[in-house]
Amino acid sequence: MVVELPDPNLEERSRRIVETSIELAERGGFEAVRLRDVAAHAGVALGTLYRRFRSKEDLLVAALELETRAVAQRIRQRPPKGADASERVVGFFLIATRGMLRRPNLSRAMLRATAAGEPVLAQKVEVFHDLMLRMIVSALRGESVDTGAEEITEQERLVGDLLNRVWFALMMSWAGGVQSQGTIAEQMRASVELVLARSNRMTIAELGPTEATTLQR
Amino acid sequence: MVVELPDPNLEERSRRIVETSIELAERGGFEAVRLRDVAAHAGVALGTLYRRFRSKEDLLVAALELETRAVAQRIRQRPPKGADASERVVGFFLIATRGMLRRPNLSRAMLRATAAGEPVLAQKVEVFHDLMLRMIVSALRGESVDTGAEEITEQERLVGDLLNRVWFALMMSWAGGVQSQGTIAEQMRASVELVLARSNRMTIAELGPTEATTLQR
DNA sequence: CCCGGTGCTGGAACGTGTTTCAAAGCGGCG
DNA sequence: CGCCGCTTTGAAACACGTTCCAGCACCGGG
Repeated sequence: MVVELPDPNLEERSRRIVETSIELAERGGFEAVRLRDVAAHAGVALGTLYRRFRSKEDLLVAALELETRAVAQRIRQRPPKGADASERVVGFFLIATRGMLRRPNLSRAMLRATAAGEPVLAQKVEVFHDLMLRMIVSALRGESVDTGAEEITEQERLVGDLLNRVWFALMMSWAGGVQSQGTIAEQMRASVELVLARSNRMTIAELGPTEATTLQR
Repeated sequence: MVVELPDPNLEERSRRIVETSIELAERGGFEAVRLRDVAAHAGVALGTLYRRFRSKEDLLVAALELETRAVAQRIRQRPPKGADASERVVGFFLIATRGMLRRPNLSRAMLRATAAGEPVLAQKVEVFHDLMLRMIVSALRGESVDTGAEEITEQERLVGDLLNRVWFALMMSWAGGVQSQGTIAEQMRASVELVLARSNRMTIAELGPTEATTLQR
């Protein structure tokens, strides 16, 4: 056994465990992520794996977060182009969808993991949704992703959240083989245009940063 | 009609199995549905259970369909009231949400089962989504539920599907403890108003039964 | 240099979903 | 009645997620 540092080692191990899971999931989906195998391939004992991750689902949600951060990174460097918000948001979802469909087994496994329903896990899933929301909002604005997390308008949150949820549910359907890439793109485009046609008329221009109480009452 | 049973016990047994699962899930959630227990309580052997249901998830999706049909029945008898489409649809989602939250353990278990990602199962999940869509559309129209399944407009399908997905994703978040009944209601109302404010202006009046190609390009 | 604490290891053990199978019912048909 | 094809049964076996534990390695502090 190589002797290493306690703290860097910690992160290093966790990362290796998650990456191993990703590889296995990529190859054979949810069932192929056998925790004994993950531990073996990552070079740790089963107990160590369980010290860092509460369950198989926890592990795969961690993978989801990792992958999503990677996507965010790419988006930051090359944001979706488009003349108006609608085009940019549609563009973003196209990228996100392609990203998922590129490794279907992995994506299916991660999606499935989000449904475990355990509170601690759900919070981590929420991190993923937050990341998505932030990317959607910046596509809406046409800005880069980094800018202010808390400055999101009520309107932006409403529209972004809605689209985020629609997309997520579409992915869930896709995971079962119901939706194809084509129908996903179609439905996202229709949804975006439906939702933005309305808010375009009032966001920023009419409502601006004021509360969108009209829509909330 | 003459009672020509393809197998009298067949239906009877399946029903009893599903109902047992519902009881167990209601009491203790997904994990509490131990298939040996289900079989025992339903008075059948494990093998029989597996002859009818491919997996635990299959069983719970069957429960979901059963419960949804029950809701549809109640909705049919007492449809959500409201002056305009928006009010009625919001009313419908309130009912649906209350129905889920009334038995949280069961609902969580059924939701989790929908995420298994196996194609055969996903098809059955789609039946649930269809039922929901049909109820949403009839709330939109202000009609009773039964009327024509295939006569759904492109516009209706778009809006109904979108809201259906939003609600489903909200339920998924709720299952993890993230959303409360209050925030769910709030978000559904906001979503409905956002989406209907637009389509109100063009549905039926402008677009009618013609294809909504404008939104599909 | 030794000590106590902390995390890791290897491996066993447990519970439950799923599969498998021989033996036993059961309904119809010659 | 007796055979046939069907399902059901009971029970065992298997796989894998999860838990547990005893021994070990390494750390920093006396």
